[in-house]
Amino acid sequence: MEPNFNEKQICILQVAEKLFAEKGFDGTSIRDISKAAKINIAMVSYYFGSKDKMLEALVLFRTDDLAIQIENLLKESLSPLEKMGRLIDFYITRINQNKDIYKIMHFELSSKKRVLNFESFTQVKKRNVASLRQIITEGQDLGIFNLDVNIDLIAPTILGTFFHFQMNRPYYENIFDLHSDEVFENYVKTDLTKHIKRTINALLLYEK
Amino acid sequence: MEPNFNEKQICILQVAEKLFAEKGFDGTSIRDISKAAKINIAMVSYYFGSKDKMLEALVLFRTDDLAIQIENLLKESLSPLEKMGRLIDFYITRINQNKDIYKIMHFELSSKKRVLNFESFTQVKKRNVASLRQIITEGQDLGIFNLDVNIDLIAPTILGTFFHFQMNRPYYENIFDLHSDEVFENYVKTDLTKHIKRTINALLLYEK
DNA sequence: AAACAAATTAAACAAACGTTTAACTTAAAC
DNA sequence: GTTTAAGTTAAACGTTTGTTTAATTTGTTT
Repeated sequence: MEPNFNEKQICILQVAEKLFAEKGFDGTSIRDISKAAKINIAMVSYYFGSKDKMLEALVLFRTDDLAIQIENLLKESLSPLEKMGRLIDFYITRINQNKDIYKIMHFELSSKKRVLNFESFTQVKKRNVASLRQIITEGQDLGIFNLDVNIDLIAPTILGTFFHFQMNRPYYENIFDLHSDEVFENYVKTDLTKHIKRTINALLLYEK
Repeated sequence: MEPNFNEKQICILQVAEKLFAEKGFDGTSIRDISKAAKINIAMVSYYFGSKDKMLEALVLFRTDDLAIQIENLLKESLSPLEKMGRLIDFYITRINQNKDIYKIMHFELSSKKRVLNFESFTQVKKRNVASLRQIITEGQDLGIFNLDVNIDLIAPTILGTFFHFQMNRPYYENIFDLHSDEVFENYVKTDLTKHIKRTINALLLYEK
């Protein structure tokens, strides 16, 4: 199951990824993709077998470099609080770079249309939660972090806040006056990231 | 712009809503809908004009009762903290009941495929944020709540956490052993709601 | 009972869909 | 230079798509 794609295949996958994220898998035709990628319609079937298999190839292709190496964070000599801050930065940066495939996979995950194999994606998530758990229990053992925390629900809060912001982009563009890609991106990197960090910090540090 | 649908139209919209949420708008054909609703394929065009216009009708139909009357909450003689708890309960209950249309609208909002009019939806959100702001500033004036809070980003945290959990249902079913609709629903109402409340409370109360 | 509009139907429509074919071009191997 | 395989193409394939048609049924009004 080692994805070994050539340049042309990768080019097609990148074009498809962009279109799937913009218009959805069912909203994007092979003709749309071949037009955008400047290839013949037959090339998709030639390289991937079918449109469905191309989606599988795309998921496989992206999941491979989605594995966040937050294991390295654990080894560094930082306080648990500092580690959490770095982890959130890392999470947001990584997901911000890969938001197209995340959007596609979120749709497919909750869709009853196709059955995709998300086993490797699940494994990545479990590994990340394990690292997160290690950081938090470390902080709890030191008496710094609150004991009354549902660790498995912290990732949904971080990622959920981020994605909800992205999905409602037109609304937030409006109320925050973020009328260009650059300004919007900048708001995510500064204010939104700050809000998420503040939220997670408060959750871990606040004693009722 | 008053949506005045008869019983048959409402029945069709409800069936369409379920299918759109399950398989997406483009992944659902008029024949799928007419089969599930036990009507003739021509009835969709007859009642709504087209498939696209049916989606518009659905959005209009649902947005109308999406307006959360949290204004009433403001009047009650509760502490700001109690109001926030009630507001989160209210939010989650309401969105849990309407998660199908929310899922559809979230997809359409971030989709470049169709241009839908979300003006009334935007207005509802703005009204809700205004009420939220009133509660929080009340708490801030009383010296209870933290001043360093981005109020516009609180809703994304509440809703984002909820939706991320719903979108990744297969994953959380797995790690929390929620292998039935009832058990899953129950986890949302208890543990997930508790986590969200705890998070928002900490954010509002924690002083660094 | 006749007349009328509204509701419902099966059938047909053109357009778009994913996929396959068979011919052609390119590039490497011998 | 011939052979062979891989890459690329335009055209056609059979389905499925959203929509329209024209005929029929239903229910209400006169």
